[in-house]
Amino acid sequence: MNTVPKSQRQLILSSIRRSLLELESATKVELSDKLEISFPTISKFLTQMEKEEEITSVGLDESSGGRRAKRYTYNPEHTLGLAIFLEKTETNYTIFNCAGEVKEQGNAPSVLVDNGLHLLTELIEKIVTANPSEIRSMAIGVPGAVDHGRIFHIPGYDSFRNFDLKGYYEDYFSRPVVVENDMNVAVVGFNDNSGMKGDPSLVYLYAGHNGPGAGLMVNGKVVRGSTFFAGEVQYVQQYDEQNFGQAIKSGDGNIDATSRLIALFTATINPQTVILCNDEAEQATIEKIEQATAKYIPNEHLPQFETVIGRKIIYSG
Amino acid sequence: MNTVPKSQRQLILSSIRRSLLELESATKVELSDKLEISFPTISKFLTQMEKEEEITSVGLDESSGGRRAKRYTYNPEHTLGLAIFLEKTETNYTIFNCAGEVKEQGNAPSVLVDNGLHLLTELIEKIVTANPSEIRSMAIGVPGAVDHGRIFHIPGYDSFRNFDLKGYYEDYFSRPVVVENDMNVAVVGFNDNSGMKGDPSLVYLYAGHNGPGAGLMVNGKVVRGSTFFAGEVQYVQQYDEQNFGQAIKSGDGNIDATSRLIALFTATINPQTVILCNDEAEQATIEKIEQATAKYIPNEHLPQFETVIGRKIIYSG
DNA sequence: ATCACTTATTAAACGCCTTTAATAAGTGCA
DNA sequence: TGCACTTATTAAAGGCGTTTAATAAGTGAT
Repeated sequence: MNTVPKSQRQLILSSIRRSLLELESATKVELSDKLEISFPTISKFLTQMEKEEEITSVGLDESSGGRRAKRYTYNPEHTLGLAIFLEKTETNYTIFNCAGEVKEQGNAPSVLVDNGLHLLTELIEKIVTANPSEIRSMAIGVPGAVDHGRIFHIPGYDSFRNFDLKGYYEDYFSRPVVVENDMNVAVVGFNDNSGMKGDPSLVYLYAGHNGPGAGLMVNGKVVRGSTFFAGEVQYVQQYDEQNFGQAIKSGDGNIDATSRLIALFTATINPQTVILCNDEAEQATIEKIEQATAKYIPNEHLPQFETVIGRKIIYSG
Repeated sequence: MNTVPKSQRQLILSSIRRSLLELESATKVELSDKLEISFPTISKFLTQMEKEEEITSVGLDESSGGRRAKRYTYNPEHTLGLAIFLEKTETNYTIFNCAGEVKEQGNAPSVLVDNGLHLLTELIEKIVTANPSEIRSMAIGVPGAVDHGRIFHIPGYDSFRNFDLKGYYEDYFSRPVVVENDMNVAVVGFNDNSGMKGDPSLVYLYAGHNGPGAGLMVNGKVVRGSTFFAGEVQYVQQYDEQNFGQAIKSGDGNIDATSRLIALFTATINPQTVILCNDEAEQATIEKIEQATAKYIPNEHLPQFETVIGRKIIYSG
């Protein structure tokens, strides 16, 4: 429940991968120092990884007085991932490499219909087999509440309710599958993609058809909430008589309401980044929002603003 | 930076301790199953812990068809902890056992003065040596911003600024020391004390002399924020023209303002518990706040309300 | 009471990471 | 070119948790 002492091998492997991506390139000694794993162990793993072309050598370092060290870099094409967003009107998917570059993008009819599971399975199979390189992980964003890969609240789409989509597809496709609320897939994706150091906090704001929503990550972990209600920001009471949901609908209060929301996040979890995801999110609007937020919060604590068009957001296992 | 592969031994030990406290009592097999650690390893550790009187056997289980299993329980007196809150007007301290029972409580003159470090050291030494049982960990709550045990922002008390209090005392007393913002010590303490399962989210609200504050824990981890601004809830804009700080000062809006704040936390991080810490927090007021909150948020998502008088909050390493 | 069966505990063999020692590869200076 | 020195890599020995096998302790039925 608490500590998951999963295979030490996997732990070492994934920490090497992470560091190698973060550092762009590294020598064995650098990795050993950074990860506090002994040199021989790092050496053994890297040798293996090089044999499998997961990493490649990019030559020798300049000598620092002694024998020159070999420098390695991660091969971003080794691990491809697939992200799928199930939406009311259509299904979006993206294939990307672990450096976050989009390799392919497309859409298909919505699978949120009767017998939708079957449709989704067919879609994924088609994508996976059509792709020359191997797709090694997948993330599925659903418009509902998810607990450990089980969809337990998805208003309107009964055929998926209470279904362990993660377990089902991990068996079916034999590779890691993430199933999350669509907002949460988005934050996780942004984070993995951005190569930020440490375990940052970030907020992903989305103004969709069915009301606004937020995806939250705090200290590097997705926040779902005790009743999976986290991120339902429309309920935040912002004015004497209006909550965020009402204010955003009324139209002209848009900028102030959004900036109040960002101020609120700053004064509570103080994230380092806020991602605005909205088709109308042009640079001019963003700047207005930034300025408006500064009215409420001391300047030095304001988050960094990022924007994303649509949902080209990426997940890497 | 990311994964801290700290000594496996410590990891196993602390997970055994946690489980034993959480389960009240357990057999070797139960621990081995729960923690996914092999039976022989659990056995070795428990034998050692029993020899050192950290755990005690409480007899044999009923047979479930074969040989009867020995059942162990944690000895709460084995590990005593000390929590110290540095305040403007005085210094509070509490000694408690790992079951959260307070063993001793007291206060001393404030050490937030010139040469305060020296005073604090003397105070701790006195407490530690005066106590018959060994105090194995300590937590210090300071009214300022703390990063990895280093106090880097503490308005008004220059003698502590930019000082690595944690490092200093860990060297000096040779035992684990936690230094945190006072709010954060409070949440961590509440959590460790409450024996909650999993990694919960909780919010600790405190209405102190120098304005309101909140301590946040999300997914079991303290939230400090990217600029250590997390929990500065007075900046939340709650009404057309007032933020929380102003509303709470104006007096009569107290209940509505507090309930709006709790609603806001529910609609963002959705914590399972909100702890109200306020001398005036009587049962009647709490109930009014609960009712007021329900106006803003669907009932089933409301957090559990807890109250604490003063700051009798506990930390256990 | 003995036997078949279940379950707890202990003992031995193995695997894997670490620590320590040894070797190889460079550099700079006489 | 050869020697002293630095640094990278490889090899050997040790520690520790796991897996597997063996043993001990109970239970219920014949």
